[in-house]
Amino acid sequence: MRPLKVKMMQYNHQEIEKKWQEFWAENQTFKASNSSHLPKYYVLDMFPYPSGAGLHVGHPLGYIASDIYARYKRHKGFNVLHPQGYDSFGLPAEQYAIQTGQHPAQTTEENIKTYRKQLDKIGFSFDWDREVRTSNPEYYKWTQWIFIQLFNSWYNKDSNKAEDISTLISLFEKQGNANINAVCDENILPFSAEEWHQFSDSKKQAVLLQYRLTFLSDTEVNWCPALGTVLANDEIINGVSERGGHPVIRKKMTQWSMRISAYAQRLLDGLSTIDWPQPLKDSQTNWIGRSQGAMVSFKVIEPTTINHQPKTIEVFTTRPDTIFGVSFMTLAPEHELVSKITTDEQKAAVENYIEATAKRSERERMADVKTISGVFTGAYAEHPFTKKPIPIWIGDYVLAGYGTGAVMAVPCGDQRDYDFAKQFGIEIPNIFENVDISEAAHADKEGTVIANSDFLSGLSYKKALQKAIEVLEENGFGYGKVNYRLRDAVFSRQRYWGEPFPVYYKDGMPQMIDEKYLPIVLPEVEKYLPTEDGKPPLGNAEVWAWCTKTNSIVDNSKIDNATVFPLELNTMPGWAGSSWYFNRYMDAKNPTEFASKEALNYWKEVDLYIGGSEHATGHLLYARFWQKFLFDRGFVPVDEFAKKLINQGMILGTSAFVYRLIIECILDDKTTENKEIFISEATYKEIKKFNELSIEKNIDEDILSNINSDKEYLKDEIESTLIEVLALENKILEKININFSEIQNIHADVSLVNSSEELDVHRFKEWRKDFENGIFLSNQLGWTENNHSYTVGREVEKMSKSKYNVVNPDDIVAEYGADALRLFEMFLGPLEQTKPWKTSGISGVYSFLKKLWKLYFNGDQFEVSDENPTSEELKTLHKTIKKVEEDIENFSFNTSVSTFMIAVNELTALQCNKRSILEPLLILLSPYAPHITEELWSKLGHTNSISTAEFPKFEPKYLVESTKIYPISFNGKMRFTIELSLDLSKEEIEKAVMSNEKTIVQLEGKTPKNVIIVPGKIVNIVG
RNA sequence: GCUGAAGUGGUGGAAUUGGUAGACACGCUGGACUUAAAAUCCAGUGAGCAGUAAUGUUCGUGCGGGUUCAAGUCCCGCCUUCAGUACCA
Repeated sequence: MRPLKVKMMQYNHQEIEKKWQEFWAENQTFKASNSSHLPKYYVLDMFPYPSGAGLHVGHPLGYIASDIYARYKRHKGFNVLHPQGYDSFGLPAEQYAIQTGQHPAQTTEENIKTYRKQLDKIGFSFDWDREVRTSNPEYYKWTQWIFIQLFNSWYNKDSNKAEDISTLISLFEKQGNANINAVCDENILPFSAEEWHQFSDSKKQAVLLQYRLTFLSDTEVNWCPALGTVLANDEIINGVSERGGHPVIRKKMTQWSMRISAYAQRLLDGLSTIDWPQPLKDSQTNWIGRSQGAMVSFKVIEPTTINHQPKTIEVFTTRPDTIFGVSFMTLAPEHELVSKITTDEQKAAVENYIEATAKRSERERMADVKTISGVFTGAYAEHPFTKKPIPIWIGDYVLAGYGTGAVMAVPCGDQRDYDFAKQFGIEIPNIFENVDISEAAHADKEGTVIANSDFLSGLSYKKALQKAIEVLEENGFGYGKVNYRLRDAVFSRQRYWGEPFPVYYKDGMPQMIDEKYLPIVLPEVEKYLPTEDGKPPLGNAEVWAWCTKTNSIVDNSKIDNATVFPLELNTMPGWAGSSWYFNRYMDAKNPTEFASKEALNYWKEVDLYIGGSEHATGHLLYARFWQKFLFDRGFVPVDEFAKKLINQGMILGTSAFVYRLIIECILDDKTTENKEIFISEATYKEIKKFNELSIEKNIDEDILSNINSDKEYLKDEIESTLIEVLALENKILEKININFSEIQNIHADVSLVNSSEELDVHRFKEWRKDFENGIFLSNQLGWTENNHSYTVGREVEKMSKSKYNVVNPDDIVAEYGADALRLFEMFLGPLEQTKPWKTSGISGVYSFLKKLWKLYFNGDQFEVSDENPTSEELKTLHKTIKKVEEDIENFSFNTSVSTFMIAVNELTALQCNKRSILEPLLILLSPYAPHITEELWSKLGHTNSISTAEFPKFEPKYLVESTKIYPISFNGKMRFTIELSLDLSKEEIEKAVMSNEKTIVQLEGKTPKNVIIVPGKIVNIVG
């Protein structure tokens, strides 16, 4: 047996952390109660997806910050809700299932176990009793339930909120739809009350679907025929699928959508009521994209020969003041009127163009801004005021999905219209006073005066805008309108691993399954791929039909479309489950409601939400939308779910590099052999410089000859090393050839590098067998086998497996402990900032913990004294209390770690071992380093967890100073300091300073022009 | 292009209202302990110049201006990096 020489009372993080983690679990220390006389505080982390790769040190950053805050709030007397769970539906598990056949539920379960193990090691104060998983039927039952509520709701613009669909039906019954102010589909045909009564059931359903907050619609999607699925924009690269490189086309498909556009204005307005980061608010504002302008109708001029129905083109414009500058119109190629108005002569050209654009993905179309393309339809529209004919073009710079998919082109005022007009030789009338438009369009609004515009001439932008809308409305040519960029959100996915819809189809119309039969549980399938005829994976399920008699899921063979109907084959998208989970945590196990009224009214909303900024326009917008909907319908008490939000920054990896040159060696027997030489970063940079300079032309003769001599020197050094190396193999080197331009940098695993940036060459060669015969040269070009060390190069990059820079928190916890990890993650820098990880820095916080530990010991003996503290000890304690409290309130966790270090350094210097100092110090530190503080707390004789202790109270009296060390500046430059009493008046200070001999020396006999004195701060003598 | 954030020693960063720039760490250098290494402890550490030294002095917070007794901090104009977004009519 190995003799144990570990002293009993050394800081043993492994033992301590295990002990307290078990203690917290057994005693349910962090269980939150739904009824308490204490004020509530709800701290939440953004929902993690349990990926197979597990956590790296970047992931827990936000969790540590929120945990510190949660623990702090407990010390401050709050009843804290700090839950955690998993957004466990998702693509990776499904992809894995497709590859291996393993059920996604199984991989998800395994991944969650790994995640939980990793999280537990870091000592978080989560209330695990409230854990939720989106893929758990007990949970998604309520996701389905919310979907049904959305289906059964419409948006009443008069009351400005969502209402039950029954209120809409009763309006239809009384008055038809003519005067209903609702958010609904476009192109709804008007009907009267009598007509409504005469509609068939399915006709009524079809009409209602146009008003429901979740509805079926034909939406353009990116369809990949080879993969049999719809792809998201980010899964397509250069028009082909990211996976496999298959072509992607745009195709109309019937999909569930969410009428989020109904909430556009309220989502915008709500931003001013919540404390979220400005950049995040800005990107939501941007995404919602409110613009104010007018709708204008243009009549299509019909060829006289054919008796067509009159057609109009509706356009949205933010510049109705420029209406007299319109010289053409452009429709999106997908615009429904295109086929109806195109003349026979232009038909072929138009069809070709449409086909060509359909092949391009939307993303590609948007990325390619430079190419101007379009085709004339042959048709003309009539200008509402001048009655002049305006040519109608189609062009792919007009997007079908925004506004009406058509624009009135004003080339003098819009650069895209200008470019289009130039390209196709369309006239560019100038409607601005004294503005030159021969080179570019004039888009400025301020200070512009309209000209050549009939009743608008001579008006400023603002006045013209108002007047234009007025006249449009008077004549019935248009009306003022607010438009939003925000589009309704597609809610269907052709995937297996997601929430099934509680929907079956009767006569092609969707029917909701009654709430009492939820959840509709995901069926088993043989294969997780789409079916051969292109149906989503659920099309493979054999038992996936709804029996309206038994109200249960039955075998597909029983489908008769009389009592047994097919169920929906799509599943819900990833954001469904995460749009309301924060409410479920309030009452996570409730089987009869998504959360009880009592729980919802007690916890109300999240007080602090921490997560990444990548969710700015996805999750965080959808969740706000659902919350507002649930609020409208009276299911939740507040309409914003998170009061305060903080985006934590990303932690980047510090990659390590080795630099390889391949040298051709010619031996004395004329055979050649290639040797791999690894040179240091310094040499690599030099060679890079050679390479860059040699590309440059007109290079200075001197520099060139310098480079050449440097190259020769390097070559000689390498050659002499190679002679030695080859001699060991009994070979004689005659000559070497080096191609400097073929130098390569290669990632080395960061775990093979020590804190002095030296590579463990031996282990590196074991790790990369292909470099086994590589020769490593040090900075001085010496050979590493001769006791030289090899220094790696460093670069900051995203953490990723392929860059070998991933650091696993488990390894850090094993070596330094969770407390050190927590402190170090906070110590790295401001929470919101992106910052690089470098493991070597952790030794600083680790030795801090050891120093802290030592304060409580005399040798091996735990020993604190009950003596009264000195004023200096009290000063250290109280300035620490003040700073740490301020820092936590400001989420400035990095600076409080420094504060702790300063406190421990000072107390060590004072040899302080007073209980009255050391006990409160532990409470201050416990949110950051909960394990070591629990251990010392219990050694101090406490039997309760430190997490319940009251936060120490700051007493300003201990910080009162009687003197100040004044910095004395001359012309703003600090020269020396003088210690003076703080009681002195300005005059007394001036007297003391001016009579000081150092001042006299500085002044060299001159009389100062001015002496600035700020008592308690500074003295500045101006000469 | 637009929007946002940020540029401070060799490195991460600190300086909360304009008032001693570089706290606290990492790294590095030197020393103590050790057979040795690790660990630990002590001292030094922005750059330049002068001096054996104590010390003195100049420069210094991306660049150029400005306001002020005093600017990392405020104002004007640029540059660079990162992130998000992208023909939005």
